[in-house]
Amino acid sequence: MSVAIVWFRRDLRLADNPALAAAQAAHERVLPLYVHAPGEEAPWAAGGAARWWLHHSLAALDADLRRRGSALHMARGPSLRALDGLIAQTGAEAVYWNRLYEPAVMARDRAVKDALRARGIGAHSSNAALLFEPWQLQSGQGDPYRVFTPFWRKARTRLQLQPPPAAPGRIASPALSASLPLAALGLLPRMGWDAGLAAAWTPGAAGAQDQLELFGESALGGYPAQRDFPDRAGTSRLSPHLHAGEISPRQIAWRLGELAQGDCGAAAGAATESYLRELGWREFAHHLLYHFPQTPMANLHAGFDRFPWAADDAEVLARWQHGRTGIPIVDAGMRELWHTGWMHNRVRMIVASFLTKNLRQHWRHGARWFWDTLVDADLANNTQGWQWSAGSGADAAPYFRIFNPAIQARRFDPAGRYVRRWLPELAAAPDALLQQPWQDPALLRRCGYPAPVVDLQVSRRAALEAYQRMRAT
DNA sequence: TGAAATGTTGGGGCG
DNA sequence: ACGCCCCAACATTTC
Repeated sequence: MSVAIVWFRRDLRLADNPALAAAQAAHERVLPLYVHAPGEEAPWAAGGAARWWLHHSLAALDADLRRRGSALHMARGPSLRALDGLIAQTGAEAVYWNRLYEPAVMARDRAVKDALRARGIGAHSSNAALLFEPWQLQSGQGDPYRVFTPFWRKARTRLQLQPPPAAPGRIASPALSASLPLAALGLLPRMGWDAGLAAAWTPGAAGAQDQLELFGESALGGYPAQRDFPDRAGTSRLSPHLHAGEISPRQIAWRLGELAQGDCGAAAGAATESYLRELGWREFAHHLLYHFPQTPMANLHAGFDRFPWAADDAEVLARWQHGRTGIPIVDAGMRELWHTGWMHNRVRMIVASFLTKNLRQHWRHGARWFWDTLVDADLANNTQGWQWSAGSGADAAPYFRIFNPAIQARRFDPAGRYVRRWLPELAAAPDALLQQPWQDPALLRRCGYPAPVVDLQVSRRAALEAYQRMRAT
């Protein structure tokens, strides 16, 4: 009986899983395996919120496998040692996995592939995570793209969707000694700070499909108009499911295409196109991380190496992290992040602009905090998002585009519902003062809400001066 | 996927 | 009736 190992990593689904399908096509039995090896991803091992997600996603995958007569075998790293041990136990002839694109993980995978092949074991990797491989699209000159619009134009013309394969009905697996229990991986927080996460999310492939259907039915049509308003259910909220690979971009794009076709209206097509474009940003982020692997730590634009950041200020950073800056829309976003492991994208841009421009703290501090607190923390997306906001990245917002949080809040949270939801101490503040409560010091005292950590006008001017200094040197 | 400063226009009040 | 001023509304430029 020919056996193969399917090495699950961040492709925690059974449908549209090319590694699983290839293994099943070529072997009679497959062993689904997860290896916990955070050290191999250093310095970007999953943060606390993402580990919580991973725990529940692994549990869901295990349950899905058990319904099909199999189970997820869990082991501790190093990955190669775990694979070797199971190859010895099962007589597996090959290992199948789906590719990842973080620099440390790619290096690890290359080493594993070389070592397996040197031992005569098959090693096969597939693309499950992206519409296009990061090396597949290049400019006319053969360079990687640095600007989103031409990248997406090329991608869009090449995009051909086919119905994604369903999950296999039954999975035959070899008998094995007992797996490490999931709890032994130590992914759950010791202190119970995860109640808010559990209330907000259902990790796992089934939860991902439910979320996709909910989005397609209730929000997709209004997506272009509603997606910027953080108090509304106007976005897909699929990002953590995508990061864990519980759903693929191909599955999403195909399903939304079906829904748009069923609707037949031009508006439905435009809404789908608008959402596809956001998937395009995800593709672009992976393209950039692949071609510029140093960007999680270093500016993509070397000119920004001379940018005069303010001195690291632990107290100011802590106030930003914990939603005590005195700027309501910023604090609301940071508290949404802390409680739910997620923040609306419009608000991510606002808090990132505030940290990197008004507070002039290095974007790496923001990226690291997001890394630890986001359930969707993804090295490609997080890196490109922060560099875009800071102005140091590819196709970035010009540095002088400094958000005024009060204006952004009035525009995108006009009724104040988002701010009142996350800042209960300001719930009773009148509409006229809610987004700039510092205009009434008595109100601040009454609500126990802090005065702004920095003056918006003064800090804006200081940021522009710092930018001028960078350009002059 | 900005905001602020500056420029332009046109209606209305007024002498 | 006319010119002048004010200023809101909108457009353009600048950072």
